[in-house]
Amino acid sequence: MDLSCKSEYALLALLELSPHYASGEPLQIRQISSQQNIPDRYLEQLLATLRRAGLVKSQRGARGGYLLARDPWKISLYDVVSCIEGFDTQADATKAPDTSEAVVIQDVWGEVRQAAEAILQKYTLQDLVDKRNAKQQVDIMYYI
Amino acid sequence: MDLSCKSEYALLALLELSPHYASGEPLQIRQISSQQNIPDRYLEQLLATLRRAGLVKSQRGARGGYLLARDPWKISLYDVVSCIEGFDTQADATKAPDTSEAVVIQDVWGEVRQAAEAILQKYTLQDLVDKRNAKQQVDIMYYI
DNA sequence: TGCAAACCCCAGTGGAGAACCGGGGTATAC
DNA sequence: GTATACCCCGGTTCTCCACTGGGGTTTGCA
Repeated sequence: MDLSCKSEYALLALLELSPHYASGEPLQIRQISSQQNIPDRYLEQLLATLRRAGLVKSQRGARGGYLLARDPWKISLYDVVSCIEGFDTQADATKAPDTSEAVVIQDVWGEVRQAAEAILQKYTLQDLVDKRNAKQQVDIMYYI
Repeated sequence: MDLSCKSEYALLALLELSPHYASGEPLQIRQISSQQNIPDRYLEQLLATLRRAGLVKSQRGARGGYLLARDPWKISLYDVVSCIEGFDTQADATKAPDTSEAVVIQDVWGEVRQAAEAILQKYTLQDLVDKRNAKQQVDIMYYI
């Protein structure tokens, strides 16, 4: 029932990378971590996971960094969360799955899971960037 | 993103109690735990939580036990899960909630949470009992 | 009245995972 | 060739879950 802090960090990092996709200029871990104040050594691990999942690409050496592997509107939140949380393997380790009552409950659990996944699948990174921009627009109007 | 084993145990226990609500005869922990093979000392704690939440009533002393506090169709799965999981207090301890990106992500998290709660709210204990009976009916038909 | 059957409360344990931190290695631009 | 980045591996602390145990108290019944 909880979407962990881990997934949030990963999404924040990818949102940071999204505007830089067009230019092709990589962003360093330190820039992302200081911008969103995420512990940098921790962020490094998350980016490694995202890289292995094929969501970002890395460039080593001086003036290296990370950049999105594909367009921000081709990456859904489900792509991100599932690879970070690692719940694609149907690893539901429930203890008493043999009674008929347990099966009925598992069905409901599955329904909840599916609903959550559907929501995560309908949003892309670009959607979140747009939403953020819209919110900031509102803030400016209030400011004026 | 996970509905814990704890909630499943609690639901199993309440499903066990549901058919006995009409007669008013209490059911002992040992009976429930052996039926659904749940560790009995653990189940005891869960039933205590359910009692404090007003979902079950207990009867102490010899020939005591537990029984539902109200009709099985007046108890939703949300009632059960929320009191066991304790997520009514909006205790979302997220670390970086200040940037505008973080707010947008929190919105999505909230949307997922709401969807999950909606599903849990639409099912009652009685619904699950009926579903289980329907499944067993199918099993019998296959058997014949 | 005694006693056993049940619930009641509180406390601790083992394991798993989350959120970090650190040490060294390796590739690359300048 | 050197500084700057990523890369890999391991350890640490903390929290929570699932579970266990040791006492109590209440109650039905012989």
